[in-house]
Amino acid sequence: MFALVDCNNFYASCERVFNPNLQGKPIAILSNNDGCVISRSDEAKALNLPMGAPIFKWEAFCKANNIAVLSSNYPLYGDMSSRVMKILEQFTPDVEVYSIDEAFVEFKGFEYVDFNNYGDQIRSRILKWTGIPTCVGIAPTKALSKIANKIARKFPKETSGVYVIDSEEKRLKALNWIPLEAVWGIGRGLQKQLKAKGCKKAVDFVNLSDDWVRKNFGSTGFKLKKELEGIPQLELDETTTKRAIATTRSFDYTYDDINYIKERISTFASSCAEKLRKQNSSCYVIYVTLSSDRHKKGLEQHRGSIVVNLPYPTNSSLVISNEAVKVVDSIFKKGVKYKRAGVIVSGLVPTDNFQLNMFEKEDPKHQPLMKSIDKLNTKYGDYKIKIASQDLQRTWKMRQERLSPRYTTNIRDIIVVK
DNA sequence: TCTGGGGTCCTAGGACCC
DNA sequence: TCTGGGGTCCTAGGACCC
Repeated sequence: MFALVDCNNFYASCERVFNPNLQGKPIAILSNNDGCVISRSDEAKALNLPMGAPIFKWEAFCKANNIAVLSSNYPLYGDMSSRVMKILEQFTPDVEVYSIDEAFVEFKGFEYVDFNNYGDQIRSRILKWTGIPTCVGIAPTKALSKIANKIARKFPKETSGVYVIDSEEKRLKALNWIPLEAVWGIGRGLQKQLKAKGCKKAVDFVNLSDDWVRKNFGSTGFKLKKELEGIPQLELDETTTKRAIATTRSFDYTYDDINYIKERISTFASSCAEKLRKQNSSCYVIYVTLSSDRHKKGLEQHRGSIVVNLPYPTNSSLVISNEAVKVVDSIFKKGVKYKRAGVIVSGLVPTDNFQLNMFEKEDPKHQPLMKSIDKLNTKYGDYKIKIASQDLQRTWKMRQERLSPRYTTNIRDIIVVK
């Protein structure tokens, strides 16, 4: 059996743990740059504050309804997340961290366990030790455990936050209940085609013929169908090293100055390099993107990107930054006002075990240099050491006007108990 | 003025091999 | 009239997820 353990309104719940004034109150958490709403408490949902609402359009609404609006505090959420995951590992060794607020777990050799009871224990331990409320869905496949979780979330009174699909009857009941668009793996594209075929609920999708599904939705759609039939197709994936790493940002304003763009690309590239070093990977491929403001209809729109293939894998900030900045000239269009830029690295290989190139290799001084930079930045914080193509004056201009303290990761922000 | 960011997997088609 | 057949690997882009 698989379980999907999902934290309820995770970001909003994290804020509540350390600020009891927020209990029972509507809360909205904003995206980077205080852009749009990305997490809401149940109370805020009840007020119909939509997901993704740009806050500048909803400011008055929030004020009128007394909604607490906060900047996102990723150091806090990341730390709370790892606490939750560690607790899960006490219940089974097989844990797949699927996102910051949810995990799949597999129960191998748990034939004699009462899953309802076990789910209860998981929920109450996480709640007691971290203060984060969760829901648990348990079923024979990952896709079904997702649905079981949705049922637990939707019917808190009847389920007490735990729902187990352990019979054919319950499976069919669940498939008859869940609307197509709420099924994991059915997005806008598939939904449109399925609606055209007259499907409304998950059960209608499962009743289509195998051949049709495979032909039209490929192997992914076919696997999903089998999963919903109760035949497992997806394994637990416990790998934690990423296959791609990205740093992309919207700017505070639009910019048509190429030097400004180059500075940003250099900074994003070093950020990617740092993330690479953290997971002990190097990359073969760098992808650089620029785009204008898609919300400004009157202005000239441009989205451009370039892929850089490297002769040898690296995680040196110097190499990645240089290569990324070099291609900005060929993407950049004069006169376009740019609003977003990004660097994505892929083709990742383990740093201590990669194929050497016969003719080219990295400057051997880079590795020890990077190690020193990382050490200094960890010790003194705030990116004290940068590379010269970055703006040395600039700290980090991301707008975070309503940030809560980093209660669990910064000693200065620790809560004082009287 | 202000509209997020970071991932995974699959597939078609091109380039190449014998 | 008729112009082989069978493969592998890579990549961009799409669809999906949170």
